[in-house]
Amino acid sequence: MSLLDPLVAKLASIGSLSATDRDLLLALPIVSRLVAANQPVVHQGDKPKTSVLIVSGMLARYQELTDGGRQLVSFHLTGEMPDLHTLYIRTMDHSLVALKDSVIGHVPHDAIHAAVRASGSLTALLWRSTLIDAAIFRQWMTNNGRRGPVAGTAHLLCEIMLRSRTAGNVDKDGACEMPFNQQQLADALGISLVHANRTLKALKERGTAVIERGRLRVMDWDALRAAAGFDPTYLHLQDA
Amino acid sequence: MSLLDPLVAKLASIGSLSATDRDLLLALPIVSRLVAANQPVVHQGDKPKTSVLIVSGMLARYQELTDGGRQLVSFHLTGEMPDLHTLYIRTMDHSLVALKDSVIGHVPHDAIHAAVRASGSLTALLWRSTLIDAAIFRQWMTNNGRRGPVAGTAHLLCEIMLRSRTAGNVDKDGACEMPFNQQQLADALGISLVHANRTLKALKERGTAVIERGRLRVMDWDALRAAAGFDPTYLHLQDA
DNA sequence: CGAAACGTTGAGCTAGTTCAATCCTGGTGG
DNA sequence: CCACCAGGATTGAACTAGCTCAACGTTTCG
Repeated sequence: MSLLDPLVAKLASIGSLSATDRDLLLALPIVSRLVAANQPVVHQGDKPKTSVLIVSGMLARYQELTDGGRQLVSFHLTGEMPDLHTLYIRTMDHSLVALKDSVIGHVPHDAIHAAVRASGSLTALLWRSTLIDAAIFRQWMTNNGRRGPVAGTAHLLCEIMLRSRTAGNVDKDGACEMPFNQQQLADALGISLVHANRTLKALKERGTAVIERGRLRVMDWDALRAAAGFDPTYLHLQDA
Repeated sequence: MSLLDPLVAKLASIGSLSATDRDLLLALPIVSRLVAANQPVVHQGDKPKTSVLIVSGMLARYQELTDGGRQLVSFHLTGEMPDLHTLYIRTMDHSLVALKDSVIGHVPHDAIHAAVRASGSLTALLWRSTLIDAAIFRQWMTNNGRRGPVAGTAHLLCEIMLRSRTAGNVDKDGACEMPFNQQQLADALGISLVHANRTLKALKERGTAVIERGRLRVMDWDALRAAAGFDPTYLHLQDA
């Protein structure tokens, strides 16, 4: 039992993790703390000397605009490191916030750098994880752009469900956690709060998917997938 | 004189490149070819065994939607490697196209892997370049989302100008290449062709910036920057 | 119970879309 | 050199998706 187990599991899910690399990971120093829902973790402009590991819970990243608007750019599940990129990019161009009560761990850059120096295969795996992040950004760009609000919403729901599934976070009645409020959902899709609400309502009424009490339940996966034009290739879960 | 010189220059512009690493780069095998404007280079679904280096010219990446719509997700200048990520992510989730007549080189993954194994500092620099790519994606997401069409367009123009400047591609009257047609610009911003046209017109009439004959000329940088809410931090040109 | 945060709904309005015509430019063949 | 053509740029006009504003309902939790 280590705080780092979720990281090991996450990396194993996107590629093959050797025993040596696993041990390197488990030897990383880590300091954990609790973060309450809606509390900031790292701020736009910061130059952190550690990277955050989500031990449990869910975080999101967002950019703050000059006019006060917000753009969510990603969400992150247990085992992920939302600001791994600060290893090679000093200053944060966005902020990190907890979507629900979470336990996070801080891992010093120095230690990660040492691990990376020690193992080429571990480097490859961590690099790969940042590349998958980028692939997700591209899809979100399309969610905000050409895909349009309805398909974009459906696409986001597909992604949440699939990523939760591979993280083993889907319960028996096919629901997974989704602690976004509708404002945050709107900020992730670049639409208004009211429109987000109406889009969700439409999906519910068509018997496709519902969000209730912070959980997403997909009632008709094929319909949701079709509405989204969802192709899971971009999550690159298989092709390591 | 090597086909790889632009790559050396590009990497030197985002971090410090040791003599050893430079020599590793210059020793990479590369096969070049000409690509005419609007010709495809790599296709969504491909599993390339090489990565593309832009020796000269300009390329763009885009996703094709089921309804025929397109989303541009990035553009790339001389010296960049638009599909470096295929090193660790097998299948392309988007396509690569030439925006103008270009010379590209194919560099085998094997050779890059070997170079990466040989030098930790080179690994860091290449990794960093993909992380900067991701930072740009985040901004484009915002361009397509919360920033809105006007500010989004201005932001894109700022980025093009600044990236061209650091690549040394700005001529004396302050103009740089921008071989997008208006449809492509619209596809990059998730707006209609007509609206893209009108937004450009407005920027021109306000004396901010013009695009003429495939070149972008910024007449009032401060005004453009203000309209965009542009903060160049995300390009991470200084903080290596 | 009461307060606060979040979700839902209606109504009017506007930014941005679609459709369709026209103009401009560079390139080609005669 | 000029007529012609194709791709791109520009414009107008009608339409509508999505926004804003504002009210009201619901859940959660101290």
